[in-house]
Amino acid sequence: MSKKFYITTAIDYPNGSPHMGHALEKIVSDAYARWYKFLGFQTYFLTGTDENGQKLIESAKAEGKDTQAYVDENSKKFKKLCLDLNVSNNDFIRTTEKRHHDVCVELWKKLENKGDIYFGVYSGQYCLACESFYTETQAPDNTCPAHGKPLTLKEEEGYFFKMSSYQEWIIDYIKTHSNFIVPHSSFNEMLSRIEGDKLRDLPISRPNEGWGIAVPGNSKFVMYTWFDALINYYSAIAHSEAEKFWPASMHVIGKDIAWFHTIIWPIMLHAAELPLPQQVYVHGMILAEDGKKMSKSLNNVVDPNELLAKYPLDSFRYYLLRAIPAHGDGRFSEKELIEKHNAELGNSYGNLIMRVLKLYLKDNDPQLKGDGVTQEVFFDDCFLKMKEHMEKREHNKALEALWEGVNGMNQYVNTKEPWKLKEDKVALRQVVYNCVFSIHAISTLLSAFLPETAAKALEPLGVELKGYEALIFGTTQYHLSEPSPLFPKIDLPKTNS
RNA sequence: CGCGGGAUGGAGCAGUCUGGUAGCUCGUCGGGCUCAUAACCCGAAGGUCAUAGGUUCAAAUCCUAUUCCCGCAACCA
Repeated sequence: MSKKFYITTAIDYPNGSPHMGHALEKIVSDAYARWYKFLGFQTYFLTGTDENGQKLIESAKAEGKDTQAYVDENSKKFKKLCLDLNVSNNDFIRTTEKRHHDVCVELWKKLENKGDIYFGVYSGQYCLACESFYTETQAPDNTCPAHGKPLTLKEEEGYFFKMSSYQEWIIDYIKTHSNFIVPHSSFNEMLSRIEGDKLRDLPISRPNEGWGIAVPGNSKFVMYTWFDALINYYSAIAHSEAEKFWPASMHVIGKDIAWFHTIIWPIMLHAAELPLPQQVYVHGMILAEDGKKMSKSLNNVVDPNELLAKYPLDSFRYYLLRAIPAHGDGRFSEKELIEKHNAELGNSYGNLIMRVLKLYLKDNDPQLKGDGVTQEVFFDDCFLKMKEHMEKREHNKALEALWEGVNGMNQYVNTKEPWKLKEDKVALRQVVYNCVFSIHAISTLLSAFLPETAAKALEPLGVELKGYEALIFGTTQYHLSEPSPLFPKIDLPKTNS
């Protein structure tokens, strides 16, 4: 029985079109899903949309649409993004599905029976204009931060989740599981936040406006969206073949929702006596080129769909995986994307394939055998390094390690000068076989990150994409054929900045 | 004193935990090669490691203070 790996992305709120953050999260998750599959794990990869929010009613209304129709339409955009990004998700959950509702109700009842959910009164400072509550930290001077109007005390009945009684437990859990929250900066942040403040019980119901998951036994209320949304990771696989994948190995999320995933969600699961996910990996934000957060008001938003229309998918994937720091924020630069495409993908990797194959095919039999050839290039160390980086969730460094291998091969070619070996077929085959093997190895190691490219790169070698263990020096035979450029040059746009 | 991150050659970053010749990519300059997508290889120039103190034989790295930038701040998804 092989080891299991269950990875999830956050589910997206379908009140608009996907943005760069969504694209990053899907691609990063996909790289890990494919990587663990590559390592021989049985993997399951889930993504989806979070569709029960009260705001969706308003958003739909604003566009004059029925809520369901509105949500259907937007959910499709996210599903399409997965396809466009060549993301290998096994499932796509929508929280309006029955399977999700059923499990949420089940879990609610369980917690209610245990006494972890109770009915009570919420009182707080309320802004009539925003129709929402504000905390002391949000509105220290008791005026609405959005409207500047004075807040009024309001009481509202509803259901509460007894988070407060689990504060000690969660602190202890985080402290004793140093890999639960990655990177370390997020670990520190969450720990200091939970240690610094008293945990309050969480209001987990909202008045029922005809949208959402009704509270069992009291249809005047629906579940608070966050409460139901988090459950998706479990509801998607519960009572199915895939249930064996629980608990999740890795939740991939953005900074802004780290609190929900590292504090609230573990407490919910613990209270419900379910095993906890092994890890929450918090990726950084994609900032605009000016280093500020992308926002409509600043007009610095970059649309992933536009980029996909302009650039090859794998160049886009490569850029996000390689140039956006895995453990911090990164700024998006179209110029840098083009540079990476040209320099690292085209010149270093793509050109390596061209120079080796074209040289050999000019005057030699396309059948390339490895018998009698001495191995001079090795990739075990590179593979090990990549593995270590991936375990630390530093995919950018894994790619860096792989590119050290690529650069090393270009050096190898320059040193061996195979173009001078036209007369000496034995010596030529010695060099070229090593080179072709390296292309085979590099492309194989690249397959989790750029699956399309890896497959295409192996075509002119006449071999199929397989796992690392299938790379055997010497006995693997190649049937070479004419290669075509994988990454044709992209011209930098004329300087307009 | 709410929390966290950042400030390193022209640009983008690594190195800071576990002090000990400051590294990578791009760009610039010089050289080599000619197999290749005018690609590849070698070399050079270029840095008071935000600022000011402190600890130490030795600080980008540890401690203290200061400045600037960014993100988060839970019932909002």
